[in-house]
Amino acid sequence: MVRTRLTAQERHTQLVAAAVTAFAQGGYAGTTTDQVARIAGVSQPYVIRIFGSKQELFLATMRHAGDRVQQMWRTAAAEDPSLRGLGMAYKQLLAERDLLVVLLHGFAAAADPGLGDAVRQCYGDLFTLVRDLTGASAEEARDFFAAGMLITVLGAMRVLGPDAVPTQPWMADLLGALPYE
Amino acid sequence: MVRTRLTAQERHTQLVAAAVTAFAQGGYAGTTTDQVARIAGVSQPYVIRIFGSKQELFLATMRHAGDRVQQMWRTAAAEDPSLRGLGMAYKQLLAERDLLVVLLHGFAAAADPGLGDAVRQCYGDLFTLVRDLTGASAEEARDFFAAGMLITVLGAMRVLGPDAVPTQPWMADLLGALPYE
DNA sequence: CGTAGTTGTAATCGACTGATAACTAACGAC
DNA sequence: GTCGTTAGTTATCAGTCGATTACAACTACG
Repeated sequence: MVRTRLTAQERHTQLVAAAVTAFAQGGYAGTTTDQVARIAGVSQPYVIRIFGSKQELFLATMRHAGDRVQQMWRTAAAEDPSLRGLGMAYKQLLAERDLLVVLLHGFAAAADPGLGDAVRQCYGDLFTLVRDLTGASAEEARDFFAAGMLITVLGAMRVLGPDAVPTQPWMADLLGALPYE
Repeated sequence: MVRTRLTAQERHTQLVAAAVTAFAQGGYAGTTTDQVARIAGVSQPYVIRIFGSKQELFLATMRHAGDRVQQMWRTAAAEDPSLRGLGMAYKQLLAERDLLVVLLHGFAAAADPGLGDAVRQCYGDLFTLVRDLTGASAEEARDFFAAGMLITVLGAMRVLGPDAVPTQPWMADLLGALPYE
């Protein structure tokens, strides 16, 4: 048996990574804890024991995605603290599209009372960070987040990012006009 | 018994309306056909018999939401065929927030093979319509849809629209800067 | 060694869910 | 009125899912 045991900490990290993949595909309600467990190669009850509940697993997954975006923006701002710099960084995140799609699923699931507050908090943190890093006005930040939401939704629709669906006529117009090139 | 029977056509329409409410809250996977049935005041098996499957019910619901947005835009364009006119019409749709949230849930669920094509089709139809109605350039249309996605996501997060959550510090900045006032 | 703590699994449960089938009741044409 | 058609229900099922429990295996340490 080459397989060695991991510490709970390592397993936690690995499970969150697996959850990003799983939740990006099916959303909160449409993903089972067993799917996450299979991706990580552990049993389903163990996932529950580490996170306590499916909801906590999802929250941890969303927090991780938000943290990754924050980290990306901080790094980008160190070189180019403009909205354009952060925008290019966000488009690079399409390479890890699942992260963005998990965030979108979280936003869409904000009606769930157990998730709403955490979701709004996550979004607020991102908004505040962008303004802090760039000093952008409210209007500039609004346009920045609008473009970000468009990119995110197009990613979720499999129109942008890895394994994008074959281009349809209207898409070419929209994609050719995307900002932050 | 005051209750009279409806034609299948009338019931279909009524069920789609109920489904908009239900799916807006829980999304595709997170909503049961029984919840839809209860809102409409019929039995769950009858919902299945009318639509054939839960997936068909959701598709009909998304098509209805898309049609409603199209109708709103056509009406607005008759008076003011500019992006500003359509944008104000879209913000008015926040009064029927569930419609927009259902669309967002559809976009997020595009990874489902049974939904993806329909979702992209719906989005493409909206994009094409806006360009046809307004004659906007690809860049203008891109900004328009970006703003629309922001409004939709904020609506789903219960930050905009009816029964919006109490304002938090960052929100005021973002909401005060929304376009199409 | 042995034993205590930690990692991990198998078994299982109760609740839920979409769908099917069989049945009932209202409506309309003749 | 009676009879075919359509609207709608009750009963039920087979599968799924999150969670609990009890147990097993590995590891560190004295």
